[in-house]
Amino acid sequence: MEKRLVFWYYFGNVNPKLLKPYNPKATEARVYELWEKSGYFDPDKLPARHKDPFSIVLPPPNVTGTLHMGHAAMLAIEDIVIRFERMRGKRALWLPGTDSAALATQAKVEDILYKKEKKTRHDIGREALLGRIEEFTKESEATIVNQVKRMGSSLDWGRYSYTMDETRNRAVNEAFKRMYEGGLIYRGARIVNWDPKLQTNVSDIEIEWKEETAPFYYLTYGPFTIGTARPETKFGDKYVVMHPDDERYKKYKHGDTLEVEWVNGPVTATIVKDKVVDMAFGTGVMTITPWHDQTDFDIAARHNLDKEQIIDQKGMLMPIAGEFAGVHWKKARPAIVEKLRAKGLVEKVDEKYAHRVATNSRGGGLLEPQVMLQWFVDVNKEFKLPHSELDGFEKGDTVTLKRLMQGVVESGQIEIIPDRFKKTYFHWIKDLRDWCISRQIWYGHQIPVWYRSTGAHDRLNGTPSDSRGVETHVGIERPEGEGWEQDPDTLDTWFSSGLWTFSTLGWPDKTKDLETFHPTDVLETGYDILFFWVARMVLMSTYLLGQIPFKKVYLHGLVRDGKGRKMSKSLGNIIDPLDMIEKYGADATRLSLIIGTAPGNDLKLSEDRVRGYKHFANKLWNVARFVLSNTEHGGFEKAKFAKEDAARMEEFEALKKEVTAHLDKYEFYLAGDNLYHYLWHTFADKVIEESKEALKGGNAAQKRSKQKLLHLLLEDQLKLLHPFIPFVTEELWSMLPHKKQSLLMIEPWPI
RNA sequence: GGACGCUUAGCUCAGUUGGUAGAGCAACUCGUUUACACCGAGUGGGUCGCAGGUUCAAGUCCUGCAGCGUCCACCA
Repeated sequence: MEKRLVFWYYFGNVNPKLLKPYNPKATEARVYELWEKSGYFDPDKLPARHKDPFSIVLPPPNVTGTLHMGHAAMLAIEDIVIRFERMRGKRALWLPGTDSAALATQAKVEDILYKKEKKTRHDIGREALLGRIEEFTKESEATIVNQVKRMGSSLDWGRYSYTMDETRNRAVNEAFKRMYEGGLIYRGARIVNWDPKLQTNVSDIEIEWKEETAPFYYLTYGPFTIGTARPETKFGDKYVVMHPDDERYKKYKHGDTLEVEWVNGPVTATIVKDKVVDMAFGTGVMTITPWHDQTDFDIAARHNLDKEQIIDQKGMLMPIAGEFAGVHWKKARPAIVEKLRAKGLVEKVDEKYAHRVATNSRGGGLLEPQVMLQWFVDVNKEFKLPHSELDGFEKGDTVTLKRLMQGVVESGQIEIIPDRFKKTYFHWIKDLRDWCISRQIWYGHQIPVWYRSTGAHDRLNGTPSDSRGVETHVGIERPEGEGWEQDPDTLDTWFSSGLWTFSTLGWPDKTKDLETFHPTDVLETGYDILFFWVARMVLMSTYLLGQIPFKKVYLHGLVRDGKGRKMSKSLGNIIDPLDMIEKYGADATRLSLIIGTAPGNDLKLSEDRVRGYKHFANKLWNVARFVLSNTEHGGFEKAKFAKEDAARMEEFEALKKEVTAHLDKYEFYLAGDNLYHYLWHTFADKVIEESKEALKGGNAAQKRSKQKLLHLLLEDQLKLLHPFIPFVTEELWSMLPHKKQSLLMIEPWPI
């Protein structure tokens, strides 16, 4: 109480809020509302000085998710860029949205359905499930949107998009249609990564390989010994493959046949010579299972061999397995090995064979390769570029999607930060295979293709094995006439994500937004989705628009816990950004994710870090209290600087330049670090300390010089710090004795 | 098997074009005489992973090695 009175005595008319430590909780919501009401998040409502457009599209968080530290880092970085550019006089647009995350969302709703009602999606049907999902996403949407706001994100909510809304749906259908008509989307029976658990296939990059130790069996196959880790797939093996140059098997000629005794009796084996066989591995001989293995499938394709399905889509063995038919392969394996052993066909078993198995990284189980009729984007097919604003490509040039993806990064039209990821990007594209875009889940953009039977056509596991006898129509609307059925499959969620920079701006309509804000200036995202997303955006945009989707790609690292581990529920090491905001404020949370983090490097975050930056926000608060209490009566505006004060101004000019240069180069960590140290160790420790004597009285000219210095330095520091810590700076700005009523967020950048 | 990254104070990391080793947190000592104890002044603590090389000068550039991590790859 006594202390309070002393404060009052010394600080006269200074805002009473300043007399207590900075309180983020009492400030942030109010300030955010002020910003939203101002309308300045919308580039169309910015004052006239804001001319050149600048745009970032927010990587859409999962609509059913909650904010995690990865999001928080992304929001902090993007908001820094946007606020910086806005203050610099750009018409800055940061466009928000959420993603349906089709597979994850459907799995979540199915899980709830099963837990609550013991029902599966097949029990309630497609329509009902979609209804439930829509309900669920609607409920969740507000949560994630509010959490994004709490970080202080200056997003233009009036332009909010959802990947499954009407406009985006139209864009997806249009993109599919154009790519189909351009010959870049095709349907084909190919080997895909089937997830028996989720009953859908996933694309190659969604595979997560896991190390596993399993027995490896050496089996007698006629005169040969073959090795396998999967004896349950071997029933149909009737091709035995070896390298053409292998001396050991010189006497066997390509195409020779021989009778061998096999699991369920004798089979006729055919010799195949193929260079893909590694002579040094095992015995240099293998039998193949084209239906369930990519390598084997390729061999079979090269030599035009039969392919037979051994395992069905639920993981059960097919009739070809004889007595084992209808049994799950996992259960059947020991029995099959036992039978082989009884027949004397097991030569030896290596119990500790280390190999990798494919699992679905999207929460599924073991993947079983299957041959299925699916939709693909052809990345190697040559076509004539329909339009081009791309460096090094002219309209009408013969190109492939792959070459487009490579070209725009090679030419430097798209810059990747940090630079080293260029290599990763090129390396991935070099061996890129066609992108399988159809999924057998229900939630998502249903493929805009219609089929009608024109007579007999064979079916393969419930899906037509080829398009013979089937009439196909590509389009959004059901075509005229009887018997048309839409393809039940949906598109890979990354297909719609690939359109994100322009679907959010209204494409395929020729909107003003699209014209103004595309290509966007920078795409900021985690390096873990460079292939999933960044590369696909380049593919879509270059083909459909003839434009790059963004000029720069800034890749941030993954946020890990204090020990460098991935944050996960099971480890219980999650640091929740909302907890941090609650305890230390959004500004502190932002700084903790910026300072000391170079692009592309993982960040180890601990609560101590966040607490440290809360102290910084408070330091600024106290500095402002001192400056305001000593300058509140004005009268120093026209003062001449004393020599040492002029030197301080020069020193500060250098800082401004340095900070601006760092921001220009996307070195946020360095810009933030410079500002942090200047405020604390130069402004507070030196400038303020040195001013105390003069402020006490004595020489009036000296005093006014100090007052002017303190005033100017504080004001400009608030501006420079605003992109980093917008809440506390905006709050302090409102306490400055201004003539004009304006928000700090649109003050001109002081350089 | 290939590629990339990391290795600097107890912990987390900066160190931008090579020029006498830095910050935050933690620890310890002292300080509450009026911006701030969410503070100030100070102390301790590093042969910059290892071994070579280039240079007047290397944490920084080059070569090799090791450990850790990540990504990619059709070894049955």
